[in-house]
Amino acid sequence: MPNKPVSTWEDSREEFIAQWGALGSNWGINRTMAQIHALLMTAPEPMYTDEIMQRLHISRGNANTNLRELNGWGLIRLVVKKGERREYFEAEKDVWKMFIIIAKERKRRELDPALGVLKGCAEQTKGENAGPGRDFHRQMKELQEFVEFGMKVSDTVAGMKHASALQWAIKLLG
Amino acid sequence: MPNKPVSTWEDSREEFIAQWGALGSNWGINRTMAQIHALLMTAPEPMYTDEIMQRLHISRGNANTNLRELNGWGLIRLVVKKGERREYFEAEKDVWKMFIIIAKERKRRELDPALGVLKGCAEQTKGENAGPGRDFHRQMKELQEFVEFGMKVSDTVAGMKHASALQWAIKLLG
DNA sequence: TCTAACTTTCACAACTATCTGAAAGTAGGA
DNA sequence: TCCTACTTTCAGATAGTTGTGAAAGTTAGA
Repeated sequence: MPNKPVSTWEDSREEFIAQWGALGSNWGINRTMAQIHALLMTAPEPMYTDEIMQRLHISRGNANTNLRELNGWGLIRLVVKKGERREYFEAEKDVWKMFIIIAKERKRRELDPALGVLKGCAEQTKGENAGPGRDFHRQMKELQEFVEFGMKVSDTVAGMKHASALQWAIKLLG
Repeated sequence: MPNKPVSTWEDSREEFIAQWGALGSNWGINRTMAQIHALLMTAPEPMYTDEIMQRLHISRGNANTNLRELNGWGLIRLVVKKGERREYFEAEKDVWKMFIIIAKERKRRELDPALGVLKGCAEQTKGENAGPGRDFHRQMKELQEFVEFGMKVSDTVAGMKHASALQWAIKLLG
């Protein structure tokens, strides 16, 4: 009788972790952070630092930094097991919640500062009423309004429960 | 009589270019590319390579590379003036069109490859029907479906004219 | 209080991305 | 054809990011 292959899903998981790490880079997220996230997202149980270090072949400092960073994003959380000193980590696994966390964070990092710049530029040139100065002012205004608008949409969607978002989207797509 | 200040809008523009460049980095776009884009977006007339080099204090190679890259994105286009050899560049200024271009490109770069990975992992583990293997498979499936769904929404929105997108959004927000 | 199990920090090393500038390539027109 | 005005390429330099590992810091409980 041939041997049963040893857990195909573990191989697939390995693949997932590696690829997700690589994707992270195209994406503005550092490789280790993406890998840790992938690892925890697919972990049946919470894991602690040394397990993660071994599994991903990374140093303690690196593991620690990226775990804190992921925790800052809200994508993983600290778990304490009673009677144990060490900290375990587990990832948020609900896809919709993950999406909302990421959307909020990206908004904060990408949109908020951009809006500041645009507002400033629009404000400074609001007196321009002819020629290229006026055109510049208009463009800043348009960009500002567009960004504000995008932020509103993002807030609205992020405030939705998964079910109502789905319903809304079905209407849009249908 | 005090001197009239020399074009406040030019100062504001300078600021915009500098800040936009800095923002680009938080954003996964390289600084020079973002600066060139900001420069052209606010240029009353098309510009040519040497002007851009001087204005941003960058080398010829750098200017050339990033201009081609922006052209590849479709965010700027080449303009030839009759009777002139050299190439001029001008940016797309319509905010909605810019948004659509960027959304499409990000989808292609960020979502398409991720989808590939997820599909692969889901496929490989579709036989798992118990324990952590099944959970893994489920998670890959969920992620896959979510990404596919996101892509559909993105396509739908990108196919809209500005006016209908606005109308749709007003309904969403109202 | 002391120890041991753990977490955090940080100077430096390794790696990656970006930029430069000079040389090579290209094409319009004399 | 050759010159000239331009564009493209690319090897090496620079700058920026991420990772390492050992030392310092923290805290629970003996």
